[in-house]
Amino acid sequence: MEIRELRYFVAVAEELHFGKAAQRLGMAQPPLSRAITQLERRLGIALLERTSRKVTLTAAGGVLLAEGRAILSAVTAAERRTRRAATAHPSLVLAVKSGTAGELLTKLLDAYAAEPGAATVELLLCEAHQHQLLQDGQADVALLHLPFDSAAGLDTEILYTEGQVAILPASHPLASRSQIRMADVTTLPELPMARWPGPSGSYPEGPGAEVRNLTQLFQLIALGRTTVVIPESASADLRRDLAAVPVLDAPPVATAIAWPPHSRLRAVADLVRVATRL
Amino acid sequence: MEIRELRYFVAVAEELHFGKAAQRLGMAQPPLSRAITQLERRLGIALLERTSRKVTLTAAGGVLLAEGRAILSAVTAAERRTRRAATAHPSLVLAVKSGTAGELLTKLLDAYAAEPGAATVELLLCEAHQHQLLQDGQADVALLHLPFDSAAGLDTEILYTEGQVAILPASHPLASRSQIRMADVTTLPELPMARWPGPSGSYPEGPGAEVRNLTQLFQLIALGRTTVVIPESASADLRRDLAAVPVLDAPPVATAIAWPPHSRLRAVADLVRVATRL
DNA sequence: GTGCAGCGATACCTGGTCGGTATCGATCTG
DNA sequence: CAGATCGATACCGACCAGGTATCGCTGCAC
Repeated sequence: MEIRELRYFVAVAEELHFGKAAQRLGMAQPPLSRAITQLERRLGIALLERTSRKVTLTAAGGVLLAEGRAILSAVTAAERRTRRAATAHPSLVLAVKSGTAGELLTKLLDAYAAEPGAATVELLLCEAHQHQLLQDGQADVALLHLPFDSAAGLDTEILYTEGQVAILPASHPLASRSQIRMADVTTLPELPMARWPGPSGSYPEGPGAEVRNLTQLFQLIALGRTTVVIPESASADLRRDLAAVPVLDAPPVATAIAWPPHSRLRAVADLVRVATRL
Repeated sequence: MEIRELRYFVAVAEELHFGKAAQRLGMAQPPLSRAITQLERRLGIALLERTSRKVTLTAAGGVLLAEGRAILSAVTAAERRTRRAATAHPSLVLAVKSGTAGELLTKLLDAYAAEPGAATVELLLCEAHQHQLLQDGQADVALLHLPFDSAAGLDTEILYTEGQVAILPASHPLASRSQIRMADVTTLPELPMARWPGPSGSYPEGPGAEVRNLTQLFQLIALGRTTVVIPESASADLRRDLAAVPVLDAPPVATAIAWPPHSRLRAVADLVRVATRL
């Protein structure tokens, strides 16, 4: 099985249409058809059921689609990392959600910079899905929030855990309470919970506002359009017109440092060691 | 970058000798040289330093070697899993170290078999390194012992934790103690700690005996040649001529269920759910 | 039911590339 | 300095990837 064949198969499996897949791949349809047929023949397995009107995945095809996606991103990751390792002074790319872990991040960067032989750390600020950045090699290490961010296939080390707070307009009746419960906020019909985009970039269904980052979120909360339950530390330096109320029964959130499992970079190992000692 | 090129590069990087690598790949040396050169040209990066007497890896080459190995095993895993998914009644392959988790395993298998729509579970008994079996697709799920077994790049769920015991000849002075410390056993000059093979199959340096499984190990302990500290549960049904003494300060061992992160198999999800409920 | 449009498969051609053999050039050994 | 070792280069034949033209099947419109 070759990368080329995998790329072709993934395209067809995602489009479920040979013509569109060929267009996406920048090639003509006939060689694509042939390549897929040949892949199936070599594996001795049907990956797609095709009529002249519809293409569907077989069970085996579904498995190969999942595995193939992982392999393709691993390949682009390998290229990126190899290329980066070839530069004179390879830097370390740390992915963090903007607005996250303010104090921890400062301490971590300071402590690591003091290490002998420390690499320069580039910060890759993102809205979410650091997971993908690690998988396809755009980042070397990431700070993420468990269990919200997926850590599938990553090595992690938990740095600390904290409770969660609800963010409400300062004028809201619940804002003056010293603590509340999940049920108190999730059942407010006038304040539906905000929705965040999934890994594909699309939003789940629901009544709440669609947001991408804390600034958007806080603005919408101030306008009385939505509310949210987030880790305590993300509510530091809150706007005057917002209030943070501890939510007793919200699941605790762990901030973890994560890296791809076969990373051999000395800088990653150093940074993780420093982080766990903080 | 194609799989073929990666396979070639990994072979050369491991052998550090074009001729031997070509032999291992079953091809002549010149096309191999050319393929590597071309890979380097396309990446725009030197992966190997070569004189006519010696081949060494560059930093970038080292990175690509690590990434490439992971990719190659992911590809063979993808083929195996796809092929397995194509069979009429795909079974679930569970990898366990022989002699491990006796009672837990029985309960797990029974509980899972009672699930509606349960797949048949094939047991893959191995000496160690279930990690590799999951990575290259020979197994779908595994039971492993943290922190001994590597769980890098796997999703895990901890089932339970337990203390460790030292296994000693029944006649040994320490055998009658109700508890001991690590220092007591690691410093016995006449009983050096047994050595287990690493992932490559080779043994670390040391004075202790080389063992592959519990049967071998227990025999050597009974003969007064070695000793070992292992999880409590592995000492159930111990031979008469051996004694198990709790080691107070040995790190606790967790038995976990592990699976590859992008596994979409329903059977894996079911088995994990059942396992965590035990 | 007939004609048409959409879609995947097939037939056939061309150029690139993969792998093989022969050989060169450099370097270490004795 | 002769010989051995090892990677690179030159050259050749076979194969295969990709392109165009076209076929055959299947819904659908009227």
